[in-house]
Amino acid sequence: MRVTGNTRGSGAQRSVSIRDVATAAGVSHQTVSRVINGHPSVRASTRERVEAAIAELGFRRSATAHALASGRTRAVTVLTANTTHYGHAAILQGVEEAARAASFAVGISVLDSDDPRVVRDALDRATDAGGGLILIAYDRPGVRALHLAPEGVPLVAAVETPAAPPAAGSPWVWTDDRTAAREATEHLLALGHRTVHYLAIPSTTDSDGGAQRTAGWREALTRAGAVVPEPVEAGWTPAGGYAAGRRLTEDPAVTAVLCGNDDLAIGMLRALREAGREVPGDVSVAGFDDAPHSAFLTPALTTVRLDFTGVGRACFALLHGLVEQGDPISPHPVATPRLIVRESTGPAPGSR
Amino acid sequence: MRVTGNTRGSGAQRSVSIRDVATAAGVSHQTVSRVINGHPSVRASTRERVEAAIAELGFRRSATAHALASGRTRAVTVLTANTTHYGHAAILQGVEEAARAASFAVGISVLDSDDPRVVRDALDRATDAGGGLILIAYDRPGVRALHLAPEGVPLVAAVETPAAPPAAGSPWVWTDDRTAAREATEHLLALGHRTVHYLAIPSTTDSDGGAQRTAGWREALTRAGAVVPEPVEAGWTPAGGYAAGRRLTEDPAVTAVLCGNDDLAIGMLRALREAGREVPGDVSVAGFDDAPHSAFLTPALTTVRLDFTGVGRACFALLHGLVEQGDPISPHPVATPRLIVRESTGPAPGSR
DNA sequence: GACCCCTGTGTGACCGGTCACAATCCTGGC
DNA sequence: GCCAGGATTGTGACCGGTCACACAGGGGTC
Repeated sequence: MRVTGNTRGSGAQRSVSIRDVATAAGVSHQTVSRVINGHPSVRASTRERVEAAIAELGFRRSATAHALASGRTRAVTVLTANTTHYGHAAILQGVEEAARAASFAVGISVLDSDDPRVVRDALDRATDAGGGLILIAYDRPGVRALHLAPEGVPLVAAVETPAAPPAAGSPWVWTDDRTAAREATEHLLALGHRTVHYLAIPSTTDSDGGAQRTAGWREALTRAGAVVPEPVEAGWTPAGGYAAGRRLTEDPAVTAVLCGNDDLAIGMLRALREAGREVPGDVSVAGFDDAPHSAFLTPALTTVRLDFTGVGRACFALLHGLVEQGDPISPHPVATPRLIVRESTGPAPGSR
Repeated sequence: MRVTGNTRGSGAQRSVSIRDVATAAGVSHQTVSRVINGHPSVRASTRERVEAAIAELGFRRSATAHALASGRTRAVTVLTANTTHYGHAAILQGVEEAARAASFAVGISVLDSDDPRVVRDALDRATDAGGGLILIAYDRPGVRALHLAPEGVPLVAAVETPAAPPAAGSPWVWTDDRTAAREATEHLLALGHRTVHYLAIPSTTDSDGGAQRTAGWREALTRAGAVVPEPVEAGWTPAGGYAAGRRLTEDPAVTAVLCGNDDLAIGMLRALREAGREVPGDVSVAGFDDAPHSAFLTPALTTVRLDFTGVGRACFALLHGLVEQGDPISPHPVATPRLIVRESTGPAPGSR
């Protein structure tokens, strides 16, 4: 790779302040402030003059000064363990979208690990940025951060379905992935599979509940009177799914596998193919997330579509309400997960 | 609930300022400022007293006030068209990593379209945030932003390989994907394919050059004396690759396809399978990016690995140099693209 | 001992906004 | 014709840092 260039010349032109605008318009700086904030009691003629001056001088209100003086920072910081996993990235996208509409800035801070020191550090940095925090707490670093988060900072979290209704005053957003996991499992059961194995993303199980995908899966199995196998923890990545999948493929009794996310499913699919087992002929595989490429895999993946951008938007909306005057925390609609049946699931081997 | 750390139960309202620390330590606010900035001429004993006060009061310097007073904002904003595409997300991850190490905050602003108004708006918002800009200019919105970017704001861009050495003063980072495209094409040619078709990501071709993947591909074909087919523009997504791929599969003469990214390749693979053509038996397919799941597809994808996080880190390093005193812009190493041959490419049908 | 320089420290202005409050203008009611 | 009260507008402090500069001591040098 190569890099070019030297310092971009020029620069440092003093930015125009409201006082510059004020003198240009022949009013006081406070009147300018009123105009840019849309205060009602400014005479129309005055407002116009000020607006003309603003346009002419190319004035832009300094976000920094505004934040310092008002104490309100029109910004949110997203704390996440990863930006490359589809779900996380899509939530981020949703937050950004909503934030943009409200002209909020969005910052991001990644949680490298769940080491308390690292997490605390990220939390501090995010807090320093001012504004509110949006925490993606699907994974261990995120959940750790949820526990370590300082009081007094507005915070909204995207979490796994809580086991119990969360304490009042916990602005959390979640899709009902417990139900979703149950439905996916029921789908497989309905196809005649004796039971469904589960390739799990790392559990965040904790006092909070968590691991609700697992719970939904277990629930479906129990209801149907099926054997509940031990879930296999596989991480987040295709490589993890592959490694864990290889172990599962050794067991000929395995005919249906639910995977904690689509990446895991890709790894699982690969492991099955290498073991010479057909999908869905010998084994059915279902995923979770409906990443954009899942429909185009071979076989196309049966998976649960989750509305990640919706979660992101909801998180922002909640936070906005929290920050922008004590709006009571109102629930925000997030699309219900939906099972998308494609090619990777089919009748159990013996059942047709 | 647990309370961790030494914070005494107090609510986190009024933040402690350097003056609070100053009175607590019996010094002037300026001395506190010196301590937190590591100024050399502070007596050791004084420094200790101040540090003790800082620790006791839990002082944290207000980033906002610091930015306002000093004019330097320890922050960068990444402008990108999308956060969910692997390459973009990975660059973002790289930037964040490097920024964190330098204790810079990172913001993100997405370019919804290449409509000049939208782009200008995003640019303005990013500029308002203070600090420098990192622009991911692989796509049309990004390139548009590159043109519209205001002078006087420190800016670094991740771009496609420029056709000509860029003008001095353009701090750009790129991987040599022209060469990479050439190598991938040569790999296919060496397998006996008469020519290689190209499923292209949207061209940014412009005064700048751009579309260097295309150029590298064309170069290899020309050198080999092969026919140069018309590139097929397919977008960025698997769906786009699939749609464009269907058209390509109609032509029985097509035996090798290079795709502008791995997502496109997934769509292409799907289109081929639906058409009943074997990969790599009938048609070879190569991608670009080496996304984490590409190795686990069926067939595993031959692709070019690009060091996106490296690009992100390099961007930040460059920007940091730009901002932090006119450090001359020093090149920053980014791993050379490397062709990873897997299962999706093989000998041309007739050639064995 | 005068002079100078360097180390350590304090003082007050300033960054570009907002906030609280005072001052002035205008209009209707009596 | 006078006054209350809302509509407009101005004044100066303040947010929490940094900056420029002044000032007190403590060696060295001559």
